[in-house]
Amino acid sequence: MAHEETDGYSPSQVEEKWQRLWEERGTNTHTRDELENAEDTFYNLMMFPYPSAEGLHVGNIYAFTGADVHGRYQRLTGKTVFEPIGFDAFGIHSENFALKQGVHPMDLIPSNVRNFTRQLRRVGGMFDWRHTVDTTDASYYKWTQWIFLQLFDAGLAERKEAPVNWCPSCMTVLANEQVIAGACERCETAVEQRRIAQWFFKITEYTQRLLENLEQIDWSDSTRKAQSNWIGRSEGAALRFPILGAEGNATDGTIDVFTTRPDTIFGATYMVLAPEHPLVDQVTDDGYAAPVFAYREEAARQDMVARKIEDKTKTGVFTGGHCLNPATGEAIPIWIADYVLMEYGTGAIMAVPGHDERDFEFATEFDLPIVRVVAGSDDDADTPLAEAYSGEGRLVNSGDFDGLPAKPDGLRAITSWLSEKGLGEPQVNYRLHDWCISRQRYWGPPIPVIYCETCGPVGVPEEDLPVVLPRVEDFKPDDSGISPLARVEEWYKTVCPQCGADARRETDVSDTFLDSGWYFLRYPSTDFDDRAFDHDITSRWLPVDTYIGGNEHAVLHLMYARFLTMVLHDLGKFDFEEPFTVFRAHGLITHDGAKMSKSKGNVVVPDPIIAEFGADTFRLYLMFLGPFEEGGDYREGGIQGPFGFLHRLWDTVQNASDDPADADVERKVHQTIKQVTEQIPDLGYNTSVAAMMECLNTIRAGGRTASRSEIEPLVVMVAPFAPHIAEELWERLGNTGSIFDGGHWPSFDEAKTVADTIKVAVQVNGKVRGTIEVAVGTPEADVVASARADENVARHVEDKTERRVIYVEGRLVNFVVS
RNA sequence: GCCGGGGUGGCGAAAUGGUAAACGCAGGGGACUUAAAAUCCCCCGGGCUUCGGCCCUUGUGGGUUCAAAUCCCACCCCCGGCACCA
Repeated sequence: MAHEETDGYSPSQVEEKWQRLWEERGTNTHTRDELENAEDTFYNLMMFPYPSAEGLHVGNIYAFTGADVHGRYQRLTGKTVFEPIGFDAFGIHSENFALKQGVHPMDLIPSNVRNFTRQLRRVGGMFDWRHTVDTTDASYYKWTQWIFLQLFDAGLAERKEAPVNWCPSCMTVLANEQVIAGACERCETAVEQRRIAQWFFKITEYTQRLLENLEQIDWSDSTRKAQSNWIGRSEGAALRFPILGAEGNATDGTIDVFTTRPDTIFGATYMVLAPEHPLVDQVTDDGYAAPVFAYREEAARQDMVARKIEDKTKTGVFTGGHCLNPATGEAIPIWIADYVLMEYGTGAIMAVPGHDERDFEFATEFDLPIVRVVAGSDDDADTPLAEAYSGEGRLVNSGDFDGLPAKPDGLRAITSWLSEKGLGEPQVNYRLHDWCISRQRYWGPPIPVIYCETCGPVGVPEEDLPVVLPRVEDFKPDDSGISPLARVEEWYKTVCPQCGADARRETDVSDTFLDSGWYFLRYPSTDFDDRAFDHDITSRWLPVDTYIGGNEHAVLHLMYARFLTMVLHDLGKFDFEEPFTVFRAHGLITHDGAKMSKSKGNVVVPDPIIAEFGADTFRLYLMFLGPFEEGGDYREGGIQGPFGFLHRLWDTVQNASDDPADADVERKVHQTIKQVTEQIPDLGYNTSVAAMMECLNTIRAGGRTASRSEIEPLVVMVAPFAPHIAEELWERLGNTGSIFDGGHWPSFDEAKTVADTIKVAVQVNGKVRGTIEVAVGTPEADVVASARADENVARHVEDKTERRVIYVEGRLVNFVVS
């Protein structure tokens, strides 16, 4: 049922009319010429959606509307706003869906894109449909491949065999980021370990810059913090422990470890190697070989699965070998255990059970010695440890270093002592690892590399791009670890671009995060088919002014986009190195307290709501529901508020007079303009809407008729939230052209926001006992005098001694009595 | 365990040191109407009241201040993310 004829305001009629006019007039789109010559530009970006078969849900609309309000506001202030949208349509989501439904992704994606486009138009987003992007279109992925080649030529793409996470259900390699607690993030199947030759981008060469730049960019704190944690810088030392021979004699070999606590080296009572550590063979004594190799095999099989799950009791095996603890001069046993991970540090640790929780647990399990080397304030050297102590304290049982404060001084002293002996040096370590971009899948852009027996891997020459993804009916991955494209001989057989010999194409495709890692560079340049991005247009429009998106992409997408931008900057493609000047994370819309998901059956579909109330009401409602950066729980019913508000606004404009504005009403209008103007740029949407409602209530109080000059500013302020009705009312107020053209955002006069008189609260001992009204500018003494004269105040003050009077101008008087 | 965000009426929330609960939903009463919708007005945290007011109330317990939802200390609970990172 649609609320059509109410009061003459028909949302569907108004919205159809303006969506049609926007399209006919090109209100929201820019020509190439306009982009090339625009002044006062504002690039308003939001995260482009993955076009699922289900269509947009309320969570998507929430995010896009919040970003659209921001863009429309910027435009109303007179800026030239570029607000593009596109489709992130490659990847495992589409491929899995296609496999399940038996529809080829090449057929599925276009129909999903059409549906998304329809929905996005219907909600009234200010999207530039002339500059849209679809990552699966060869005209886009041609340039994704070109980006790969830029890194390849710069030596930043490297092919190496590496242990990778293998999902036996999805039959593909997963990035570490896609592994949640040892399981595939998509299907929750336990992940195995495999070794495959793959392409990596050397993001680790940019670690320090990615970290340092975080200080300079205006991003949500939570997002910056997440990035910084992900990079995971830790300061410590690289130490070398000499390996002892069978008779306890010194050998040439050392076990290298990374530790953040070199100050605790006197407490290192054993060593642990990761099971796959290359030195395992060398240090293992013959008598221990059988259990050691059995353990190693077991670990390899279950590797990423059980290894990263907490609360698992520690397991491990003694190798029979020993190292020298260079600090104590004692021989200490070498173990292998799966709690030490090959991919972090050196894959080996010095175990200090007294002061590391994990080592303590392991030592307790296997009866290894636990030595205290740090004493807290209440302890001495001999107090036994009931658990690992990692707090502050002074060194004990540490030879000449006893008594030094453990962390700052002892750490420095011991590190330089070891350094002088040639046994170590300070080192910084990072958690971040190189970005594996190979996917043994079908639905992605082929990696543009050709393997030649004599020339090795050769990049596809730029003039041969794109390497088109062929239509393959059987694209189901199998567990051979090889991409479905490896079954298409006529596709992969080719000749070497360098020597002309028979050669073979790379049959892996690239990670979806590569598609989405540069799309914002493409948008303004989609008019060019001979370059990824035009230099002049890029310089004019980028970096992005505001990027709004979900915090679920805080680490991966945003990190990769920053990395690619830095690389392209270093290659001289443009002169900025951070792509997003401002990033704001929007909150999450939940329903019945949980994230919307198909499996939980709590997805809210926007289309019927829009059909009933209109896009304007729906947008207003979503923005009014709570703070945009915090999100909120979707609930039915509340939509009546915004719906009624738009009806009253409509009604007020229809009946508006040409009378001069009322002074009190005008003050309210100026106060509202001030408040909304201050709050909208900070995404304070819910309070802005509340202020506008309050303003309309004042304008209509007692059923009075508004004057045009009172109501017109309100129509403009509503426009970012409810653009269709705003256009219509703007026109009905006698204006021509779009409300969004010409910078019509109202300005306020500070002087007109204040009244002649103000209300002052009167407190006695901090409790409010009355309020008085005084003229603005009344001297303090007079205000205090009238406060004292208030009947109720006088009752509380009499018979008491006045100790102090606090006066806060324009706010309150507080009598302190006793 | 670590990092981030929260905890305020029946509900979504507002207030970031100065009159707690703005704005809205739901609920109750009234005006207009043949009727309904829409619109407008009034009430709406709890308790007491001689109807003037008084007392209590922002997860819990302490503290700072003339004054605390807001700042400090300790703790409890909820949501999101990361997690054997040495």
